[in-house]
Amino acid sequence: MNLNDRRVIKTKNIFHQTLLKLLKEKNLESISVSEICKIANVNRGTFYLHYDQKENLFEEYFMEVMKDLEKSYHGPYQDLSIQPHEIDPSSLRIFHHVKKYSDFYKIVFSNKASLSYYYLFYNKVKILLEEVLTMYKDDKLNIPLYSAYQANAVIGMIIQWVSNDFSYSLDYMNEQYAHFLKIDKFQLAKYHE
Amino acid sequence: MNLNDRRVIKTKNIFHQTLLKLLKEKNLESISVSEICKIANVNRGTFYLHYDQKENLFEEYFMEVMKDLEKSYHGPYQDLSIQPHEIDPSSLRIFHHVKKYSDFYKIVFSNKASLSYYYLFYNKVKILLEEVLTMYKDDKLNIPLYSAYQANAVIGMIIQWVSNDFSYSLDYMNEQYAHFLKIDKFQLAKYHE
DNA sequence: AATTTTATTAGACAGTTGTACATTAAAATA
DNA sequence: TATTTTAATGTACAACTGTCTAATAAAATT
Repeated sequence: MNLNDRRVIKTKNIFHQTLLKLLKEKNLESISVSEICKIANVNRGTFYLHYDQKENLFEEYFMEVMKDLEKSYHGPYQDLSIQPHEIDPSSLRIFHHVKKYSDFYKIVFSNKASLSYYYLFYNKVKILLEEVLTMYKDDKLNIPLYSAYQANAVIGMIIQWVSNDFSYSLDYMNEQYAHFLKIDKFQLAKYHE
Repeated sequence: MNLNDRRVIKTKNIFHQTLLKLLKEKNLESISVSEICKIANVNRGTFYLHYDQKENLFEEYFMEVMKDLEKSYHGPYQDLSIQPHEIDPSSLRIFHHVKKYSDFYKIVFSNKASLSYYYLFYNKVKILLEEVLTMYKDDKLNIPLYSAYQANAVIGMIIQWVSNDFSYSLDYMNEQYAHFLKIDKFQLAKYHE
């Protein structure tokens, strides 16, 4: 299968458009491959020529969004209204990206979604945070475990954010995140009293 | 549907046994309802009388495991070898429970699993941790957001633990967790230099 | 522009899903 | 124990899935 063949590009584009259109009406689970093909007006056999399941199609779009996360993480501050030194920029950029693609992340974190999507996002966040965390020269610290801890903690906040329909502002999310990092140490101290 | 009817109890038991048997051979995704019924020797219509999908059957077993988490969290220290004052007991009890049901959690955190299972576990951990976290009298602190952060951070460690096939010891997991809580504050300070 | 290559199609296949309904058998209860 | 209630069965149905084949049409190559 040659991904540069104009027929392939055309077909994949039609599938992408069709899936996004259907995802605005209902969730991925209740969309059938037959339905996608009927609306896309493409043979069902062609679908299976490109994808194993409808989930693979969604993942193709997913990777596009991950590219944006990557870009916005390493790119200039631009539309971020906060000064870099004020609050941890790592989390700010991630929160910013998630809000930008809020419709998408509602799907990713929806109850019926697959953990595979979660992991795609989680691993991306983990790698991004690892860039900062590897700066610690601490023999006792297990870096992969710590980045797993940190990445998933931020995602926990995002889950909460999604579940209340993004009612918190970007600034508030960052303010709280900074607050959490501060009190973690205090919490531990209590158990050593 | 009367859940106390001996026919119902018997049928549900057969389904539970059959599912667990099949889950040792392959993942939930590749198990069909027809297959469960064929092995259980129960009519397929009966299955749909009790469950919407095979996932509901799995969730029924899931709730049993959650009950154990609840119990081991609030129960006596018993088989926990570490002194309560040494390390944060909340995480220790959770790690202990996860290791006890390691086969089960391998399924829960497997790539193809549904986020709905993740959320069942996440919400349980969140509620358990909230008991401790509500002790903070801090107006600026968003408790639901903080417990989301804390609960998911611990689950992040568990994900890492599962992914390396539980190669870390219980003690090591707790030691690292305590360590993470300590350095979080330090990390934040760096951005304020 | 002619030829070769290959993506796409149409159609068929067995197996699964979710639902429905009348029948049967087992449990609850009077 | 006899009667009533209802869980479980057998069967059928339309729709979806995943796979395969030969035919077709569109692109790449010469």
